[in-house]
Amino acid sequence: MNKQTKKLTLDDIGALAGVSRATVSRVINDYPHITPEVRERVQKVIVETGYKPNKIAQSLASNRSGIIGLVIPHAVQTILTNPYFLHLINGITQTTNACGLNLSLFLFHSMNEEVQMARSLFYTNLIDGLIITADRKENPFVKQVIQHDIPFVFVGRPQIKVPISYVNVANVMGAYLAAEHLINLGRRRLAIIMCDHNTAGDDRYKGFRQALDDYHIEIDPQRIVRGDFSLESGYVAMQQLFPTVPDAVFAASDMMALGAQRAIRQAGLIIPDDIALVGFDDLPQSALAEPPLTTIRQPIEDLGIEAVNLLNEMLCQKIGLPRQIILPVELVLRAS
Amino acid sequence: MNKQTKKLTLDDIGALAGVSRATVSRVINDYPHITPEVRERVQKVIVETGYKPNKIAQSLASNRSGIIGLVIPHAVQTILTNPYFLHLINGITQTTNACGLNLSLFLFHSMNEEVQMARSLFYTNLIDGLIITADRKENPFVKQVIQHDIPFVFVGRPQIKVPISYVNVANVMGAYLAAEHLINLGRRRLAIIMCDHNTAGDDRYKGFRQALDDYHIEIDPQRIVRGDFSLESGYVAMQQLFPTVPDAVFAASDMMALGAQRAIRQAGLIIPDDIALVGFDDLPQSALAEPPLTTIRQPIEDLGIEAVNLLNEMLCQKIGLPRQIILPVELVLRAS
DNA sequence: TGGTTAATTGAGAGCGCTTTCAAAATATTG
DNA sequence: CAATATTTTGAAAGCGCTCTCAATTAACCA
Repeated sequence: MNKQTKKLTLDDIGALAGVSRATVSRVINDYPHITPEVRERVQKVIVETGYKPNKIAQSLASNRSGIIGLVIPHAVQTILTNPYFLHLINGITQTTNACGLNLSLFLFHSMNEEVQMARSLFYTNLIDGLIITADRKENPFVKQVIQHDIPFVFVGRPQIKVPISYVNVANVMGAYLAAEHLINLGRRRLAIIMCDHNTAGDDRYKGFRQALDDYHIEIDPQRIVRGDFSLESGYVAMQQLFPTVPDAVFAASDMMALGAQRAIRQAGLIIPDDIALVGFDDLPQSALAEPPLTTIRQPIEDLGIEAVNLLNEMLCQKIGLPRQIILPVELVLRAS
Repeated sequence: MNKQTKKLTLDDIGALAGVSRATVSRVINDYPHITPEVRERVQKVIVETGYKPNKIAQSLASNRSGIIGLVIPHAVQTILTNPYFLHLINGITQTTNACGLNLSLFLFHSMNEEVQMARSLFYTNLIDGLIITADRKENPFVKQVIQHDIPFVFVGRPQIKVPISYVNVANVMGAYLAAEHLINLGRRRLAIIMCDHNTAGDDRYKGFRQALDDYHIEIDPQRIVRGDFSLESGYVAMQQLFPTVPDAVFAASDMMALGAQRAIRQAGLIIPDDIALVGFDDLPQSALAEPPLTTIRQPIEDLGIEAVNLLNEMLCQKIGLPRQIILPVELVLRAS
């Protein structure tokens, strides 16, 4: 409130309120056993002086920094054009702000940096817990983190056998919905642009196949092609698909769907008349595409929210066993 | 290296190396006057034990946390689909990683949150310095931060009279280049989709006008319309422009240019034959647009890099007076 | 070789907070 | 009302590090 000439300390506040430093600490931390009259007096001084406790000192004494780290491994480069992270960060910060946590960002630009910085993450006591984006299947960071006793939550399902905590979206179900939608449209020459770099890609492929099985539809192996979630890869993948004359394509990501869309348009074909197209993600640009892209919406911000909440519970010891949270997805019908 | 059963402290290392805690601290912090033999012995122990100093304790003792904050005021919501921030963050983390700083993210979701959290930013000793994105002209955070003695650097030019440190791109020059390009193309019925919500918009408008003046070209006031940097606003703005029959449009942001592009296409006009279009930003999607968008490229990552470097210098007291860094932009010729 | 000066090291006092432990104050009971 | 149980408070010991200051040791010169 008032401009402070000098940094105030607990002792200063105590002196002003006529109590000991310990008592001030207690009212700040909402301890139960304090005379209401004393509590009030101390609080008055705190407000009047505009005192704010030194977080670093609090951290040292309590062995808890209140800082959690968001780790984005070095695959970022490929992902830099993807608003996914902005939404995730948005959800995360919303929640950290609400529960008084601080968010520190760990973005690695090389394998080397990843290894280097990991050590300082685990050992320096700066960070209470970690939210880690499970981008690739082969993520060395995954192995590192589970060997230490720092609490962590993955966003996305990592590729490991041991049970750990993560939040994820219903990828299998989403892909199932996509395929089912195409089938219900009467299409029978289904194709998929998949991606096997990450578990999300695997799960989406699985859901797609499941739907085909359930509806007793065969898929020509030629109609299964691969991309890497990028627009360019979707474009290229679609080229490979043309000779197989598909009448419906499911792309495991919106970016790939957008790439495919471009290839289809350039081939002089009409969406959805000649080829129906379904993506996965529901990025903002998908709604703006021409024609607007039918896709599977995943609640990215909720992913962030749930991740922080889960981690926070772990930090407060409220939770013992690893827990998995799967968020629902939905089919967004548009013109493709 | 080895799995630590218990957290090691400076004293432990000292005991193992047969020196005092102070000496260990000195070798960790690269102090000059230490016998090579002692330094080596201590370093050996550090490596063998895998000791990492407790950053919180270091911070408390040195009154320096090594954490800098990136503040993104609450206008973000409108900007969340904009990869600008991803690039900025990329540049920033690249540099913080390199110079051993930690990056903490402060993303506000409401005016209220902004005010609330500002206090804890300034007073809790957690953060050494701030990088602030100057999004809007009326940013209350700006006033708050300059009233405190926390070091800060703005990204983008804030709207205030007092001299402060910031990094920015040559907006005026960029817009000048854009207009000049259109003029050199032989166009004379120039129009602009501007934005007066932020200083970047102001500066770009200024550069545009400057070019018109220099080339003695009149502009019909009807051909000056406003948007808010979003695709939708560019689309709407372009509609307003059609009656004035422009043969060239400069949009103050790529997103608006993309919106305008859509409007032009839907009006059945050809880019660039009927209307030439130039944007500003060089977003990834601009290169992928159809036709690919001619635009002004701004080095967003460099903005982040320079911001961190500047702030770091301020933190190390290497710098006294506020400094401004203006990064160059370039015209990217594409098909529009 | 004794006397100076400079380089190297250790002791110890904090940094501002939390938290235990015991003392003081208050409430409860027979 | 004395004796006991219960709250409320303060003293003080850390948390793990930095950094000053003084002591020790090595280096230098006449």
